[in-house]
Amino acid sequence: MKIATYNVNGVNGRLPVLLKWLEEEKPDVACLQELKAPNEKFPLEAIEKAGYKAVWHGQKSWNGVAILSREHEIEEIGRVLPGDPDDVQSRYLEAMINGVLVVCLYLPNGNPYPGPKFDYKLSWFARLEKRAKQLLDFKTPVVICGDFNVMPTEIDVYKPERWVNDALFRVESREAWFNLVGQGWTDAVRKLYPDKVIYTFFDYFRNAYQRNAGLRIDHFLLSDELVPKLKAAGVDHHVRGWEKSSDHCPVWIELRK
DNA sequence: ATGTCAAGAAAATCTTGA
Repeated sequence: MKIATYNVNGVNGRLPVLLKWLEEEKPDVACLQELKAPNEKFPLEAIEKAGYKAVWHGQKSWNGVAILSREHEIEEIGRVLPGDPDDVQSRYLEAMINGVLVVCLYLPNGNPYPGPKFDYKLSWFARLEKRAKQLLDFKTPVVICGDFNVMPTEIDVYKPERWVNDALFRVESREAWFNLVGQGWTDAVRKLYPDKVIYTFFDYFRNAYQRNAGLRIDHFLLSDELVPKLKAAGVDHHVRGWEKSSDHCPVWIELRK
């Protein structure tokens, strides 16, 4: 089973790019972030025509997440990250697909640091830790993937010294990441490529893609049941070079049956 | 501080978030 995550940066504005990528790579499951569209403007018809079933949780202008499945049925498990009834941002979706609990998330960016947005990021991370612990206790195969808006280590940043006070690389954000992973999760891409420079995001500014000035912020976390099944992982780097592309690349893993 | 995008409000540019 091939599972992908892709921050599409506007599901309608960049729909041709999404459809071209789905047609080319045909992932079994695709987790999308930053739909930037309310529920009623989700392009279901085009996605069904591309061969996918979908569950989604949209929001006007910002955020929004979706999970697509080609072959298997999708059973939605939840669309809210527990822990804050006042949080109305659409950033979290859980679905059961082919016996795997798939979590699609769009973690808050958190800039500027310091400030209320950074505080929101950390509190969101704390809520995620709680939910992730529950998921581990289910003893079922779980994949948590999406745009975590965190570069875990220096190898994940083209110029680490420039990013020390950015919310994506602040020590608090990285600590939160490692606390989460420390529960017993495996960073799938790093498991297969411990030392390789791998980027999943390139800013629109200053020709970041052409200069390979990237970040690794889109991740897959696997529960123990799935680690022995991890067959391959990669980044569809070339998609970032397409016209009207998102600033993120699709990232994927392949699991043995 | 800068740079590039898209969506939304509003009425052709400006604001916002990333």
